[in-house]
Amino acid sequence: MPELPEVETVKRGLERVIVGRRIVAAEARRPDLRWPLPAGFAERLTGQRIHGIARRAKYLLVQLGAAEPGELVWLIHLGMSGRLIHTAAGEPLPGTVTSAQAGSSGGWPLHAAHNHVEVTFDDGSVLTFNDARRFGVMDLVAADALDRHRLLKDLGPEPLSNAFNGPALAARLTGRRTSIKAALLDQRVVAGVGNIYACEALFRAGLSPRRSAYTVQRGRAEGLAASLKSVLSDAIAAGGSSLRDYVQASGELGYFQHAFAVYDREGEECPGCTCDSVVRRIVQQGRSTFYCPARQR
DNA sequence: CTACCATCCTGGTTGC
DNA sequence: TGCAACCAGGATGGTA
Repeated sequence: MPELPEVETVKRGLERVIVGRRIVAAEARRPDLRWPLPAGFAERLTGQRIHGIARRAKYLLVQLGAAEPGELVWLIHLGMSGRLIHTAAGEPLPGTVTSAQAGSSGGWPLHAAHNHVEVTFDDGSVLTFNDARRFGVMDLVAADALDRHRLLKDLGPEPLSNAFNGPALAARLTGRRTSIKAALLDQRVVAGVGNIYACEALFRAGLSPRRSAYTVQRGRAEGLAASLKSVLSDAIAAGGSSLRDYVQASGELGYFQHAFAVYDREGEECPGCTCDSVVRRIVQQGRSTFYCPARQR
């Protein structure tokens, strides 16, 4: 589910409440996520202090240290349906099927059966990882080996960094015969972009998702890089997009979904444009693509 | 290299 | 109403 803006929102929410805290207990109820949790996962987390949280692409990097800061990194990917929910000491998990109807905390209800990892801090607060589809990933990595981690080593540039610009994007699209939409979903081209924001950025850039990637050069690449930055920044400012089951760590909903120009708007009028066209849905690489065939060329 | 496909899961929604 | 098919925000790994 979550793309870069949602992960960034979760990161910012968690930062406020768990940095500085020490883990006093950890439990892995279901160790078989996308890959098995590392050996001794819960035991290794216990006693660690949270020194900070970083984000790389769609990965959360929780910086741990039992004594010295920055020894160990708790790597987390939310997959499609993963949620991290922080609750204060003694507070029940919001929106569980037993406690409330869906909607009070937003999105789908949380089924307690999908609470796979639970971490308790020294202030009594609890961080729960709930993931119905179990596409999520967790690992523990030595900090000095992070860059070499198999899930991180091939990632492209962060789209919001200064290193990412028109020429950098153009260079990574050179010679690629695939569609520009598929290229944007390739995490080696640019890190953290998923289906929603690929569609939205292409709309802002006025580029057809069906265009061959290698034709996006110079001015077009400049425009697309700028569009990616703007749509991701706008989404972060809105707290991300809540479709079915994404909520912030605090339980609040993001609201960028209301600002979608094309995503999930098949048949609707192309927004803010005089092209008199309607949003179309096509399938590329088995994923839905939404775009305006008149405005996007 | 590049591109396509299947795959890991569960659950909500749609359509017959 | 019941039930099956379809669809979903991701990313790897195998194959051609």
